[in-house]
Amino acid sequence: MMQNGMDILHHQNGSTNSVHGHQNESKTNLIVNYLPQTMTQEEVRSLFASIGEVESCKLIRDKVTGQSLGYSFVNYHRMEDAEKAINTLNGLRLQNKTIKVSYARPSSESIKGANLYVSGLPKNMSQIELESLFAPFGRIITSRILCDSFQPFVDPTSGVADPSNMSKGVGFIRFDQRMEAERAIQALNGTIPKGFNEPITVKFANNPGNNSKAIPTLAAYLAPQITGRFAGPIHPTGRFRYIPLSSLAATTTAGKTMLAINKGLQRYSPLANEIVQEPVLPGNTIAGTGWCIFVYNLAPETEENMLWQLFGPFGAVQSVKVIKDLQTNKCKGFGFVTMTNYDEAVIAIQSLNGYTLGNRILQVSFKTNKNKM
DNA sequence: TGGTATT
Repeated sequence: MMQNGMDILHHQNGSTNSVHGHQNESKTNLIVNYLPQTMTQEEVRSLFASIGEVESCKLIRDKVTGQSLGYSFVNYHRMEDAEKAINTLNGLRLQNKTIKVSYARPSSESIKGANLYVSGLPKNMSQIELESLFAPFGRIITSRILCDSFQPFVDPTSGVADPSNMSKGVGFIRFDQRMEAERAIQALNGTIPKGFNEPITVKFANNPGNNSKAIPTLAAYLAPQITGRFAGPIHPTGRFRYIPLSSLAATTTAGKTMLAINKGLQRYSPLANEIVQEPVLPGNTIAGTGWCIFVYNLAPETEENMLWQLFGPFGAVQSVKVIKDLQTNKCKGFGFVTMTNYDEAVIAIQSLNGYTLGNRILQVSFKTNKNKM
């Protein structure tokens, strides 16, 4: 593929710059952002190979779970292919995403940790206005305003937000350099920008993949809640921000709120206006003792120590079992935990059902007896 | 406090 004349370089002073080296990687190396979660490295490579010969392709994955982080590097042999890839593939819609293709910045420590979390923004603030506020402090790589809306799109050129977009008053700004981000924090955190009514908070964003939802956090948070009764809504103490209240699986039926933890174990009592316990035969137990809990949506690499860690804080755990494929020795996506005490099992189910582990939302319930239900 | 912008 050396037939277009571009490969014959003329050096003015007889220097020996290699045509084959990596000295111009900044013009051949691309970063591809907003890839669909399910897209594999080979699929990315195939897509970009349609433009020209790819020297390397690396999809970035979570170190622990192996899940795609949604971005990739693609290095071409030739600068013109990289440029063509930007021109033809940037903005391409794949599944539910619009990919972004741009030159990768040379890697360095100074560009890491440059993402800021901003809260207290006026609800009508556009993305353009947000960038204007931060632009004095450096080169903005990306910005985002979080919305409640189902339709997250805000035209980035006009800055016009769809009226159906309900800003949460929270945004992110990624600078090119960490120092720029630090300057913005110094200048803006706690201040009331011109035209604002409230002070804004500016701080470094949580960096992704750092296990901010780690198990010890969950355990430390929930252990004091084990009281033998329904725990009810659990309020953050400030140090821990994350608890899946959705795990309570509240549903509204005919105007009445029910906790759908396990049909047959509780029913709604109109008189007491609360969930009442009903005695249940231990048909979901192993060997007639303890309460068997079904845990679904576990990652393939899940080991049994994970289940011990997850359920241990809630009380006495008799046994755990991760169901594995015999061929691959990988978890088939579910497992079982047997707990001694009913009340502790209920709270474990309440607390862990809906809990996000890695990128997966766990489904936790009492094991059902398929013969009966 | 998103969905994942530095291998």
